[in-house]
Amino acid sequence: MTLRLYNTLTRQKEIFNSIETDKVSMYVCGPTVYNYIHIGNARPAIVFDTVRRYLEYRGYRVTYVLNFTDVDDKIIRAAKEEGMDLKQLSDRYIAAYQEDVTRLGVREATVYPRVTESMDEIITFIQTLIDKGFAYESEGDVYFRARKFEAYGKLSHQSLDDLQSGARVEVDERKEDPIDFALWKKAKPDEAYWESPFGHGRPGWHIECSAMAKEHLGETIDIHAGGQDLTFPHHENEIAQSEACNGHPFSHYWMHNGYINIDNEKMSKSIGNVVLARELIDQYSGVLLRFFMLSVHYRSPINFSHELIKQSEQGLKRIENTVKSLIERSDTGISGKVSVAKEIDDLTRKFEAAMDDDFNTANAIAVIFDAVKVINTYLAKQVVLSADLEAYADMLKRFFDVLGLEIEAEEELLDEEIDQLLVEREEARKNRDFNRADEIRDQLKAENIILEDTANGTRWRRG
RNA sequence: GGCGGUAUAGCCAAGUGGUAAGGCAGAGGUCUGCAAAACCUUCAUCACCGGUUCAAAUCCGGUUACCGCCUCCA
Repeated sequence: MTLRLYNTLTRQKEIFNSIETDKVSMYVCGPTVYNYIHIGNARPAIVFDTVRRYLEYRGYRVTYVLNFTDVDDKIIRAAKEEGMDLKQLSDRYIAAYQEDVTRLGVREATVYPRVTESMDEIITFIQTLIDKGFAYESEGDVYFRARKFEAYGKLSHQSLDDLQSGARVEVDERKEDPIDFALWKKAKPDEAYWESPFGHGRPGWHIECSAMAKEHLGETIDIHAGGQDLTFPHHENEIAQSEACNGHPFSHYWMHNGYINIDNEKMSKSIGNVVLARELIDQYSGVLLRFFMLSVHYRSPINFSHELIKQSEQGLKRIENTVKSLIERSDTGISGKVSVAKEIDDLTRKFEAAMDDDFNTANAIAVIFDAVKVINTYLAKQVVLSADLEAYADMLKRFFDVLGLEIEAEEELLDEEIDQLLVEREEARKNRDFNRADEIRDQLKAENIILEDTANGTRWRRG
């Protein structure tokens, strides 16, 4: 089986071949840290973490770089508003980011470069571009000479002329050409700045990723990823800078995730419908949010609403129930050799086929539901083998690990009062006092505890 | 204006040539003291028009609708 992924550069699914056998270098554009992340920021974090997990599942060693943009206009403004210096502010929101994505099941990156800690590399990078004639200084700024890079537009598949005719024409005397973009911006009075051969200032937005990718992953990387909106201009500009500077292809594969809408509307501050990731994680759970996002292919737009999340929740419960049953039944299994190897092979093959096809997590989740049905049917048998239960549990665990879904039957404790009611109900049922038994069941239901009477006794779960 | 995307059942969502995966909701049934959970059954001809083909949701042309990018917004 071969892994295929959609490459924005070529606009088609391609067979994945890494530069070095068994190794993958991956750069993901991270957040600008001036606020808590919203669910739109959460999507790429989840999606590309899943890509990374699957690559590792397939045996690759992945170097995963996620940058933090900790200098830019928004940060400067936010710092001023909150009365902090830049570092205080970005430290705070980087910590918040880590908290949020950890709860979403996102694993730690290999490196988290920050712009402020990569100044030397950035300055060297810009200097090289100037030396090669791809950049020029102008009144303390440095700009990239876009027209000199002939392949400009190859990622967004636009020609320079197309771009220009559609763009708002902003007259900027400092630029040779309106399409040129800033590599270095001169500091305004009383703004934080860094020293450079081009004067006091700070890096433009695009240059940081080129410089940091080079520093941590080399001149050519396997996968570069980010949100769809970054395709142009951000990634287009990164390509221009990196390839002009290094003289080789920057990244072999470019992956872009689709947007999230809120109640079918674009999420934006002006509409006032921005939903913070942490609010939703608190309200529902990280695993549900992740499950929800992965139930749609990463390149498709996804709509968010509480209604849809609740639909997803029902599905997730179905899976959780099976995991629980599997554990509960493990005491009753008899010994013997695994008898369900074929079922497990089939399901695993299907799961891998789904993921191999451009990380089709929607199909991978469908396979999990297939597995749930197979397992539930198996569990309905009078006699089950411990080895089978274990094999099924292991299989599910593998699937969950790839998707980053932490689905476990957590041992929850009930308070004594409720425990007592359960005991009392058992007694009542034994005595066929069903009125009392039902009364207790209703009472617990009001406390969101749902009882299920099974052949192996009564079990409970939160509704 | 340029580039691109989407349109599949009540809802969500897979599916790039061979007679529509999966989930939620609904209906009927089995199991159950009754429930719950689970299992079984049931629920679409794929926006519209035309074309290619033995065969199209899937390819081509056109129409309509919605959306994104071209504005340092994931």
